[in-house]
Amino acid sequence: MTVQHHGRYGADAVRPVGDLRPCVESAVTRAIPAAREPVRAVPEAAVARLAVYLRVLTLMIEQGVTTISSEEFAAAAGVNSAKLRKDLSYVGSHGTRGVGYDTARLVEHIERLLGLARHHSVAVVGIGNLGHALANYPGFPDRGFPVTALFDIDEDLIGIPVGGLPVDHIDSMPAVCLERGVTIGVICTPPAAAQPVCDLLVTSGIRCILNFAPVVLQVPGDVEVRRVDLAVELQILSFHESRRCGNDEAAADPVGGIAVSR
Amino acid sequence: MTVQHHGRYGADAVRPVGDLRPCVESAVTRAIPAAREPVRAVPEAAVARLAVYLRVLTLMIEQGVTTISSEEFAAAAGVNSAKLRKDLSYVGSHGTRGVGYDTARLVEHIERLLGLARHHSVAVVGIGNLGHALANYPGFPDRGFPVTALFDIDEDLIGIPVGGLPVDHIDSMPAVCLERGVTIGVICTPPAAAQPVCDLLVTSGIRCILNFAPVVLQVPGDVEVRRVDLAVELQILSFHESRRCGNDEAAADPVGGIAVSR
DNA sequence: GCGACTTTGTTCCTGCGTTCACAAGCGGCT
DNA sequence: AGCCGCTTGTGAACGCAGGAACAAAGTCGC
Repeated sequence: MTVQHHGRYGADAVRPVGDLRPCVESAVTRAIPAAREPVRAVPEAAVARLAVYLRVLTLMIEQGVTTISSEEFAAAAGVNSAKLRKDLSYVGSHGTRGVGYDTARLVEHIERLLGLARHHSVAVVGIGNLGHALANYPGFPDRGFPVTALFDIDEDLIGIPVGGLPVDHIDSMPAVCLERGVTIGVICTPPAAAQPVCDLLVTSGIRCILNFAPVVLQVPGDVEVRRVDLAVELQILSFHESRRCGNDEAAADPVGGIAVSR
Repeated sequence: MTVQHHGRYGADAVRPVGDLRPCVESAVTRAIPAAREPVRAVPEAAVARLAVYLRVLTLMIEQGVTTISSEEFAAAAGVNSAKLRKDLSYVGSHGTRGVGYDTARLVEHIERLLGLARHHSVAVVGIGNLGHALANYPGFPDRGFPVTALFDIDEDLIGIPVGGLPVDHIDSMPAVCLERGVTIGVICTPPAAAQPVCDLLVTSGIRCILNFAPVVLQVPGDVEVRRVDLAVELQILSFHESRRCGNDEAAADPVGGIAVSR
């Protein structure tokens, strides 16, 4: 993976995300006080998968599926069925034994867990090729993330509408973000500009950042950064490819001199 | 995280034993010829980080840094120094005690491990907004991944040059991929087209796929798929945001249907 | 040349995440 | 109504990855 999660870099970045105690609550005490769900600590990895499940579910609903078993669901999502059930248990037990899960209800609960009840406005910074594409990306608004601000430093771009939205100068970022209630910033600038832009986003009050620049950003502890490095993705594929077809690194070794006949 | 890796999800694996004896295989290193160097099992997570280290290293070299300690390096890469050293040990022990690592040599060895000695040609399928951006993305060729083929199904696009490369019709994919030695396919199509396109890539002999469509692809076991779902990234950020402030999925009572406080 | 300091490489340990397997629960069938 | 089979939910075991600490090793100063 590579979309690397390191909000607070270093240290325990992978700690379970939940805030409440790791509680093993006895099944008996669960008289279902509906107001207070027993929110267990949700592992980071599970959160990522839940988002995927959500996507798969909406596709299924479109196809008219109203109920699905964990086995089928797992196959569609490409995971183990036990893992899927455990992941779903983090959002609460909403399946029906002997039957499966109600797709519509499940969507509802996952969305709630992920905090999607509230729509998050997105600002895209750096309107180059990639920024352009993201500004027009239908998957963002379709899934509850309307793009409401575009920023660039290039004077020639200011005011030009991209995807129906005019580009603003980055100097106006604090004001514009506040005004439009932006909560997520997306960085699509060249590498050198990424850190300054990041700082600017932070001072604008943004605490969630999606970074496409191949740079490790330094941010305060309360800011969450996710990095998507496209070239890194390819490099990981490259690793597997070379592993698969025996193209081993030792054979190509000019230094170590152990030329291995493979 | 979301770039989901699931070519073969790790089966039974043996603990990476000490050092020198070969044939300790884990899910990652299996399927390699024997008779080799002490290539230890490299965890998937470590591969991803190594790619990041590579990027950080090249930046440092540009700045004239020739030697670096694990401590500084770790800070720049945003990881724990012990973890970094362990990761680097997977590529072999090339540091100098009391001094640190030689940046140039390190780059060389990491590139070898990742199989970057050989350049991988990339084909982009689906020349919409995102496909356009990726075809022009400088980070691909800069890091050893030249884009050598573009495909779309839209007749109006065929022949049009994008980033200096004319678009081909997907029907010609097998021939073109073979001719140009394409090893990696990138899917930027709408969701509905992703699976058919994926099948086409596989029959064209491509075994490494980077998928930007929000769909879980079904592929044969020997094909490696990595998924980058942009909306999922935002959803994960959304989760953390809602956790941080007002974590109110409990307040938004599922049953009672109490209005969510916005 | 020798000692001391610095930094690596590794080993051990702890903890999370995944998987297995089974009991509990629900619907359908007779 | 009661039984049977199916599916969920979870307790427990296992394997893997991360973190701390230490020993080997090499360099710099004297």
